[in-house]
Amino acid sequence: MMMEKYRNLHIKLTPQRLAILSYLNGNTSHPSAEDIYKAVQGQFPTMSFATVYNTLEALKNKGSVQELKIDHAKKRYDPDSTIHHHLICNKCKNIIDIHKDFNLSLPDEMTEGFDVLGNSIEFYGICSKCNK
Amino acid sequence: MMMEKYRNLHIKLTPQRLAILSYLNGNTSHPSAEDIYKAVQGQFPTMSFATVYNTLEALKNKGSVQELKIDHAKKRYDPDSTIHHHLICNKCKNIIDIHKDFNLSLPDEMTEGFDVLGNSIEFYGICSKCNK
DNA sequence: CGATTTGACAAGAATCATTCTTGAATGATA
DNA sequence: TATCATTCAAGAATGATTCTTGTCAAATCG
Repeated sequence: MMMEKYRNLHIKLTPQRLAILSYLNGNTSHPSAEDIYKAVQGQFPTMSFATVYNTLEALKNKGSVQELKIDHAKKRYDPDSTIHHHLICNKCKNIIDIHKDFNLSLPDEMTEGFDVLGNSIEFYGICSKCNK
Repeated sequence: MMMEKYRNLHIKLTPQRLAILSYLNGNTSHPSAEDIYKAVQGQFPTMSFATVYNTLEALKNKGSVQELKIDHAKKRYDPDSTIHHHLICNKCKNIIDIHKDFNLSLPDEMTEGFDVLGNSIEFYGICSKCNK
């Protein structure tokens, strides 16, 4: 079931990588490398940070994980490869997904000859927890 | 003329800060701290990086400079405080401004109780130079 | 005027996420 | 089994940013 999906990545599936993949699968928490490292620590106490980064790099290249530039302090990763946007809490940096299609087109005279390939919208606000 | 504008910031205007302000004024190149440092080096060879960062911090607090999260490698700064968006070259990281108003509203059932305050759109593409 | 406080400065050390390097281990192939 | 490529762990290296310290100049106040 899930293995099928993983095999289609055409990367070598080691136990460490499977643990990372399984943590990421369906995960909407937009974890940082550290979050992932901690989550997999239980199963592989000897695993190093390098393995997390290497695996994320491999997944990025396959397009199955996206690197979010939302937080300057640390990179956040998103396993949802469908087109969507994000709503970020200014205080706690919590990120939720916005699955809505906005049809954003740019008039040619604004693009200075760029070949425009896509877009991403960040909504900012304060989440309900921080708003109390 | 310009001094008026600077004085309204209500921060102490030292020669170093004036040099930074004058470099930033009307600048649409979205410079990094290093770019700014290099640009002001000519006038103040003894200036340190800390002064650049301190000044940017002060300007950020006054809302007259925005920190862009577009580039993971280094922060980029934008002195244009009007509402606008960005078009970024995936290859050379060149950033141009998009002054266009998109009316983006989110249905309540998507916001999970967030108080939505604003948004920012990043368009991605390849600039004409990199496309040759 | 002096004295004192405030904030800015330069220099360099400290931090910390990320990347790189190395050598060992593993897996695939034939 | 021999070969070759890939992955792994461990820790060193990197580099942008932040922090610390002592110095200095401008502003305030008696």
